[in-house]
Amino acid sequence: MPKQVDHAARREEIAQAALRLCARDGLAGVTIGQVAQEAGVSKGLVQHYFAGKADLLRASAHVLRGEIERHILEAVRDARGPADTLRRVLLAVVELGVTAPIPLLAGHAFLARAVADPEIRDLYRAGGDAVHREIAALLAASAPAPDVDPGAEAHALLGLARGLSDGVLLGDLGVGDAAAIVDHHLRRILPGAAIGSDSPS
Amino acid sequence: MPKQVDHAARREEIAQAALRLCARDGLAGVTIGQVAQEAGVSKGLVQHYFAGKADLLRASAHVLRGEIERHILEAVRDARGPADTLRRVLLAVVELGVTAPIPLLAGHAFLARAVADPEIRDLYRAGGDAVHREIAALLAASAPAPDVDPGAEAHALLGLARGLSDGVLLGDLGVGDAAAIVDHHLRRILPGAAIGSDSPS
DNA sequence: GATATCACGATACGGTCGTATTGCAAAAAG
DNA sequence: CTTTTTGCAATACGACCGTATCGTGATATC
Repeated sequence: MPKQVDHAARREEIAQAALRLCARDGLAGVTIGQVAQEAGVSKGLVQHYFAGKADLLRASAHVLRGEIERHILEAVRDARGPADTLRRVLLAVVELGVTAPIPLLAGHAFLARAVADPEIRDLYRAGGDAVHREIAALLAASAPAPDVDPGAEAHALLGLARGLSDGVLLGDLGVGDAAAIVDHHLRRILPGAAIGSDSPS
Repeated sequence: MPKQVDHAARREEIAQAALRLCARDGLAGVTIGQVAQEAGVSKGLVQHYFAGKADLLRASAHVLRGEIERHILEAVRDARGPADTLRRVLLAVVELGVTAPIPLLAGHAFLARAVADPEIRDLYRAGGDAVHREIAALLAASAPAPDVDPGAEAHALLGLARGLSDGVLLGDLGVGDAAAIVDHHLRRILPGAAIGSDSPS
């Protein structure tokens, strides 16, 4: 057998380039030729690793999902308990607007496709559901106030974080402001937990 | 002078078709030819009313802004007071996911462009700021709880509504669930006001 | 009614799209 | 060293893109 390369790695590399174009020019800018140029490879190579444009976009969507998952997992790596973990997850989502605008924008680009494409839709919903379940579980484990319904509150918190991330992305509000808003809501929901700085002035 | 037509009306008509394509296929699907077909006119006519694709997209963005504004104004037409108005505004944003997915999706499509294009960015931010100021004013006029900062709370409510609208759009949660979440938060912020049904069971 | 002006359609053109096809260098297997 | 399989580049081709240009019919003015 001839020389061997890591197919999966190459595919992900190219898909990352596709996501970068996604973020810059929207889904419109994802072109075989442009992707090849962005990835620094030949147009033919992109063809070699992807059956077609649909395959490329599908793979990019999966890479995107992994990218966001990695980002969140990294944020909660050394959390100090369920309440702190919950806070870090929400802040990680909010801060996507400044620390990882590419996955955030690419996600928005794929959102439009998710309405029509069942596969993208399922992918999108599966990711959202996973975060939702995680938030609900963390919420239930964080000694919430008695009137808090973990499922509904998880939707509220995730919706809040996602909505704020757009504001942060466009500069409508700073990460500090957004973090303060998240912390404020967490303090109300989790009256017993210490949210944010250990010594809230 | 030859026959006269309402230029502004024709432009808006074509721009509406462009927004429809925006929502269906993302910003990628906005093509002079496709827009012409969607609007039921000839390709040359689109050229006649728009200097180019950039002009078309610019006009579409402005039409989109007006569309969302109209949608919200319609929702608050016969509100019964500041608290009810505030609730209707937020629910109108949330319900965009089901009652007006086209403006919502088109808005998402333009979000990516807003990062790079200053004009779209200003348009986007101006609209967001207007809604934010309105929400803050309604909040201040609705006898809020003493610990509520109208500016920050307006960001929170708007972020929450926008985040929930995406969930509603994809079917992650129903409008009823989203409305309940919004109402729940409003009841906490506005302890004295009657939120939602007149007789909360 | 002649005429200038505008709405609108049709066509043309260079460029880029996605995809198919071909050619070649490199390396493991014999 | 030969062979065979794979990685990858290059080119070709039809379709469609955005834009420019020209042609035509209708209408308000003179």
